[in-house]
Amino acid sequence: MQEALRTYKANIFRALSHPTRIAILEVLRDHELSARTIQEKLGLEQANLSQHLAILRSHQIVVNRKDGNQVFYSIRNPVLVQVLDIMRQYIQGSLADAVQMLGKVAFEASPR
Amino acid sequence: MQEALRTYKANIFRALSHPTRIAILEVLRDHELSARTIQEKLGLEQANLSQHLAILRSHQIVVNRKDGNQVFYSIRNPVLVQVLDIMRQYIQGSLADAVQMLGKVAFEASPR
DNA sequence: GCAGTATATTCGATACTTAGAATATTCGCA
DNA sequence: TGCGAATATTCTAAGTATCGAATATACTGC
Repeated sequence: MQEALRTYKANIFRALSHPTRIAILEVLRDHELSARTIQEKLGLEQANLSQHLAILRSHQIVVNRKDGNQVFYSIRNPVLVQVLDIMRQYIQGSLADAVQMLGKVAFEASPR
Repeated sequence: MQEALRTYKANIFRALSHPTRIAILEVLRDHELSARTIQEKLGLEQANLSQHLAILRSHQIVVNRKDGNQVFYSIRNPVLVQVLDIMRQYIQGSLADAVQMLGKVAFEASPR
């Protein structure tokens, strides 16, 4: 069973392993949004967004609700937001290390 | 710059998106181990382990130290362990939901 | 019912990932 | 020096992911 659980975990990480999907989760962080709104906010092709949403849906990372013409998406489990937050912290640490190792400032202040 | 950071984040998630690499990080969780020991604990092909370690190294998730004949690996930044812990919590929630939806117990108790 | 908007799916080309086999490198010790 | 153990790298075949274009579906208002 260990192995199955690792695969499950790995698959979630894989679902998170694309910049567009990270961006989607960032805009969904605080509130649901319609697919169209996400598309506009991120400047994506309609089909491409829909494909990425399908991936997030298939892993139940995101959940949707139809309202008439539109489909509203939101993050299913708030713990996921924590995962992203801790990852942000992790990355800040990594960037700090990188900067230190290079001995110079390679990135502008206050990265997000 | 937003975009570059998302890509960076996504790449870390990608580095975590393989069951073998999750397993490696789990055995490294509390202490460093030699490549050989990891290989034995997980029952992997030597080349395969080395490739996965190379991926973890290239993202600086893991750090190594040579000692004579051997190479010892450890997790570079403890925050990464937190990421894995929160992910565990997330997954427990997801499994609980899944079980509830199925209306039956699909996994044994206390998954890890 | 029809036009129009919103969203999802399918398809095909290209690029990336993975495993294992073979090979290379590095180190310690006789 | 040269052998053996530990580890890394390269190569190749098979699988998987990604994009945009085209197409399909679903709903609204007239």
